[in-house]
Amino acid sequence: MLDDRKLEVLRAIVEDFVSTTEPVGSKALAERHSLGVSPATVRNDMAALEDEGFITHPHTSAGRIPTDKGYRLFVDRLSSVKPLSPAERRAIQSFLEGAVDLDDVVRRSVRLLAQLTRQVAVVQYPSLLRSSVRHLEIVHLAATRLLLVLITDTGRVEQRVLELPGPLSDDDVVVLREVFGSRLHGARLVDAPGRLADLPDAAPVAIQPVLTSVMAVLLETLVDQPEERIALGGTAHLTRHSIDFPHTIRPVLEALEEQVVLLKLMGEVNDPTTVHVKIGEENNVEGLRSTSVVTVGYGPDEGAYGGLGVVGPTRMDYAGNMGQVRAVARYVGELLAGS
Amino acid sequence: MLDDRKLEVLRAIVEDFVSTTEPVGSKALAERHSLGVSPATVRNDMAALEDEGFITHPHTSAGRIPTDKGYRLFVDRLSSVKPLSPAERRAIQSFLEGAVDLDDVVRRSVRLLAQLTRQVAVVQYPSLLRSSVRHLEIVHLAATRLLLVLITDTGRVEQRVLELPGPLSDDDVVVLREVFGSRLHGARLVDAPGRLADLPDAAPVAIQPVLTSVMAVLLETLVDQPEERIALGGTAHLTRHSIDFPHTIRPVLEALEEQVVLLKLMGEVNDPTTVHVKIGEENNVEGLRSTSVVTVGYGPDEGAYGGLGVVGPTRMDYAGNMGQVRAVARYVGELLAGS
DNA sequence: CTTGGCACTCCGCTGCACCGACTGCCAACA
DNA sequence: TGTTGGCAGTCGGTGCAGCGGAGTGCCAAG
Repeated sequence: MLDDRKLEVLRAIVEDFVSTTEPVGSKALAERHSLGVSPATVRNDMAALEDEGFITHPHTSAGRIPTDKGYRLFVDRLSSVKPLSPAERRAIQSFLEGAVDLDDVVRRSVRLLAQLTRQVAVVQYPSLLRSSVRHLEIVHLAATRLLLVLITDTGRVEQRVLELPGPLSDDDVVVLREVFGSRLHGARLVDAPGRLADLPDAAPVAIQPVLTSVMAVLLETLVDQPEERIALGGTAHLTRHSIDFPHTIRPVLEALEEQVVLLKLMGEVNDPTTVHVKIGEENNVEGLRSTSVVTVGYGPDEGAYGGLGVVGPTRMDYAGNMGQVRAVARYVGELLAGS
Repeated sequence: MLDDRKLEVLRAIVEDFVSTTEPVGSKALAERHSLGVSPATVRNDMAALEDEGFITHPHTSAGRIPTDKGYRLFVDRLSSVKPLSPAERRAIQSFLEGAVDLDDVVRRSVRLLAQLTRQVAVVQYPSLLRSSVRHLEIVHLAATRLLLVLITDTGRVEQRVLELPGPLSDDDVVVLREVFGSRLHGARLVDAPGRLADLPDAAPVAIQPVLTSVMAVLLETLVDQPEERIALGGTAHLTRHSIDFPHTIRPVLEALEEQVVLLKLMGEVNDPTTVHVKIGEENNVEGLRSTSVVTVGYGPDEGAYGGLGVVGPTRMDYAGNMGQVRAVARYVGELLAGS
């Protein structure tokens, strides 16, 4: 049904359309790519590809453009992730080195990714659940007020102010600090509930109430409802070609402003080795139906700290962007593991 | 030169154009607003206003639209900040209550502001320099590695990892913590250098080297190059009316992605009482020349923690937006002062 | 100073013809 | 059976002319 030459024609159509932003016709295609056949033959192949739903044409007298299905086939079978140029590698390195803290790393990554890919860039902060406790600090702000500060190995800092039912002495706070510190230090956050389970019983009766409320706050903020954060950049790239979003980029911008949407995009990355691509209608998010999303996890081999990626028109350079996204993810992963 | 009726005509033009997005003609204007004069008279006034540069018309057969200068006059003399509706007050309150930490406050404020004004919203995090030290924690990560964590009264948390020239004992760290803690606790960050000035001499000789490097890092990150942060939201509003940005919103989006630009916008707010308005060409930033910016400080009476505001087309509802921006700033100021 | 009237300007829309790009189909050919 | 050249047909884009409408500027009268 789809012999090699037809696939070759599809590849040529995708590549030409991606680079020229114009529907590609049989003649131009036969000339530019050395297919060794005449335009007429290409036309026959095109008709077949169109029957199968891989390409379409906006109107009768226009050339062909790939459909979502066509891009899908292209990504799955006709292209391979493009390695980075030395210049790009250098750019990544010099861009990311010198970051002073996690915020800085994330901000720089977003910017870098947007610049490299010329698309909208999305970077998720390392998920709390996948991090472990580097330090837990309990500050005695006032008699009935505590400040909890948690710092993870990936550099995230979470803080909560906590109103207590009754006053507490400084000594009590020292005990609290000791108790929680010893149990949680170095622990992965997912393991926190287990580590703390027997705590209320094991502690001195005097501080049991306050200990329980501290525990409650900790578990809630860190495990039950861990705060996910995401940074976004490069939205100006959406305006590059009006052909990509003919009417307006509004729905895209609106979708990208929703934290929930971005989390959903990043939610599906679980391992840092595979690059995921969602094309057009494959996106379940209304508003991103005319975009493609390239994501990958970053972090140590076993599992990902979080995800990062780009959002752009379906007419994007998949091979290149996949390579760039993957490369940035690797650097970021190393950076965070080594700090 | 500009009698009261001419000013009234200008006001009517601004109000009509802002609400209808269409150039307004003499006839429509004389009908809609009860000026008590005929269209012909209005035409004469319009001609005068145009001579003075307050209005212009896109082409001969079109109605008039205000110039930047016209908007400026309108803002300075013809309008007053509009108080909020009860519904808006309720929205602010319910939107901001329940914020768990500073990040949450800022994120919610941006969203709220964007939603209320239907413009792009910008919120600056409380500036470090204007905050004071709530807590300084020194964590002994490894023999030659320290983690400094500073928490301000406004809820900002800054952290830095510090490599030491030589190993340090836990006891030394306790001393460090005590020394810095006692000197800085409650101090305003601008006063930090003064409070620490004699420190190297006063401390035990053994920890002097490490103390100096800690001091250096502290002063650099907190006073010399304090990190300013800014949150942005509501960019989708830029796409609302194509008349506002006829060609493309690209330069606007690009400008708004620049941290430096946003800081510049917020940089001029010093007191939390006055609402500032920059109109069109008044903006020194290339790319924002076709927008207006409404900003105000937030924070305690004496001075501002930081600034917040909105960016929109020059054709914006100045009275309303100024009121909304001011109201949000007040709530945010209270919220941060009380935490 | 205000007003009504009137000529004028110019945008935006519509219809039309034309060009060009591309397709689809068919008959011929290897 | 697959490939090729030829040719008719389709349709968008462009340029042009005509026209209706909105709005102005000016002038003379009140």
